[in-house]
Amino acid sequence: MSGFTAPHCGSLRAADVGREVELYGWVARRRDHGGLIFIDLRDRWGAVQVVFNPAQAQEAHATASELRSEYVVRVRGMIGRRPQGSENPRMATGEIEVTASELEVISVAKTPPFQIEDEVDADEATRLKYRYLDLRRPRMQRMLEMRHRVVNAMHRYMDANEFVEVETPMLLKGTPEGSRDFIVPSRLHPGNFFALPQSPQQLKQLLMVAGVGRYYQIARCLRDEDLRADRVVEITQLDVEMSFCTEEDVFALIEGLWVQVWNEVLGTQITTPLPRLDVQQSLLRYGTDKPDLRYELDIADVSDALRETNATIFRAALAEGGVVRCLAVPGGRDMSRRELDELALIAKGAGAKGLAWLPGPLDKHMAEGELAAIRSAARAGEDDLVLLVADRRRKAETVMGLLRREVARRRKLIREGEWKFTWIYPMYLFEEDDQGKLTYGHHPFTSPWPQDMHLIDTQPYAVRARAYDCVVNGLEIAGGSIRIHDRALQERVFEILGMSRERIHEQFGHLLDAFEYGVPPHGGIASGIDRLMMAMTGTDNIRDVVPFPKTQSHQDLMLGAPSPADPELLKELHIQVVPPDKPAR
RNA sequence: GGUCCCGUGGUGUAGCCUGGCCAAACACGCGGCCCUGUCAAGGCCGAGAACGCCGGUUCGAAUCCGGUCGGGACCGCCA
Repeated sequence: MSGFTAPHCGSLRAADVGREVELYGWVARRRDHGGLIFIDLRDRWGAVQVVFNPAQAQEAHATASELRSEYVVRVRGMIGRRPQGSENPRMATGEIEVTASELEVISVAKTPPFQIEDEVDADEATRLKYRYLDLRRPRMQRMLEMRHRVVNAMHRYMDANEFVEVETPMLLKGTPEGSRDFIVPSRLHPGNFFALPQSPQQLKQLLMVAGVGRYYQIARCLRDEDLRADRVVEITQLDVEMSFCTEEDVFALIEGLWVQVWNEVLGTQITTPLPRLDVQQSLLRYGTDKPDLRYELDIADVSDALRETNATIFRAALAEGGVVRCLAVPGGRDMSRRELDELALIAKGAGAKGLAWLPGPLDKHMAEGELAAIRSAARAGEDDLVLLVADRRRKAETVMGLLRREVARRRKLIREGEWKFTWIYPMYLFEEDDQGKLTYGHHPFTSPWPQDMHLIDTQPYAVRARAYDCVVNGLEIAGGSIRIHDRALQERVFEILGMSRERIHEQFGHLLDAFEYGVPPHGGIASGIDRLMMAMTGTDNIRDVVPFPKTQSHQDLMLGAPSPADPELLKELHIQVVPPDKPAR
């Protein structure tokens, strides 16, 4: 057996006619004519038709009649041009076929739980349980290869720009900041735990102090948070940090990376520099900080026009400090009550109290001037319907963002095939959490804009951050910042965030200490490769681009993880399990 | 922590709203037989689900109600 040197089933072409070959692969399909038997033999490179002719190879033909789907076989045969008129233009190998002289069944196969074809879409739980079969589908094979090509292009691009890949530890110190840590018990230090990395953030900053200058890593990061369609527990990111740089350097570097990756992997030219969008503008106009700009729908604020309105729901929301936002649905006057109710359900599902529309039941409570002002702000034409939401600003933005996306889908406004990149920049240093407490917008190491420093105590929310996200087609594919490199400023930011001296010292003492030994100004970015792959393959399900994904409830259906630990092991680790009151999910 | 959707043979769906005609239909797949140029091969025949699980309502439940388990979408959360 020498499958390594054997040609690939899917790579054979007309130029190979006349070659005697030995092929290895899976039986994708068998067509038994009683006399002639055809099989499509599949490997990662594609499939080729093999013909068994009883007149030419009786034994092979007899064996071929026993073949079933997904059997693994070795075939020896002669590559020939297909007879006139029997070429298959839909197959890359369709001009040729292999006339078998020898057939060996290497491995038989049970009937798989779903067909190994791109078109057959089994239930996702079944696909995940039999992921090794799911991955056998041509589309998934292409995904794996594309993922490889993306990462490979990244390595070459970063190397060409003199970045050094440095590995950072998996067993780190936990922090209460950011997302929930996955923790690992220390056997030698009972009661103490390592944390798995949420990102190598502090280590890459320390590498800058170490003088590495330009660092990158294809890093695995783990965050124990609830999942979404674009979120998994374990992500892979291109992690980058460089010294003596500004935002412009990071933008130029990453734009160059996109140019190379899109060109190499998709054959698409990207025009740079990429546009930039202030995060507040994005939240106002698109209701999200990761807008999909492949369609034009713009949200507008009509709070001021409605302060005196008789429509109670608007006046009440405004009186409580909320806002009223609106969105024109092109040609939306033809929407049925049922369709509007569905939109209202989406709004309510996101926490809105309700959804109003115009023309609609609220018209009679509003003045002519108010109606005109709304239509004008929404830039609504004759046939357009206007959706209105009144709520706290953050909630209204979220709800309008969801509605904007839903309207675009329903009205088919999304221009598929376009790549709408944008930088979200600038952002703001601090945000208000739901308790009204001040918290960081990006992370606590992000540098404020120097010219906004005078506001840091009096109007902290107005201080811009040297932070940026890169968004394409509604997916955040990278995010980073220029960091604080001054110990005093870093301590001050920690204090503004409400951290005690003791806690600062305990959590971040090593970083602050490092800043006393000569620290270069530095900044960086991280790009989530899973989301990048989503964008490039056009899927809205991140599990489609992850080889072995977990479910929304963090389970690996194939491995059956997580599972109870061996009691002996737990004892060694000094861990006692307290069963939950309710059975665990 | 919360809201919503889904769960019917191996797979995908129909039926469920308006309980009985449903021990359940269709397609693919699967098994057998026939067939020497097909490629979603074709023809004929056949097997296969008491409708996730538990409980309730009812003379009667796949269909209604409650709970539970599993999958998914979303809000919160995700520095």
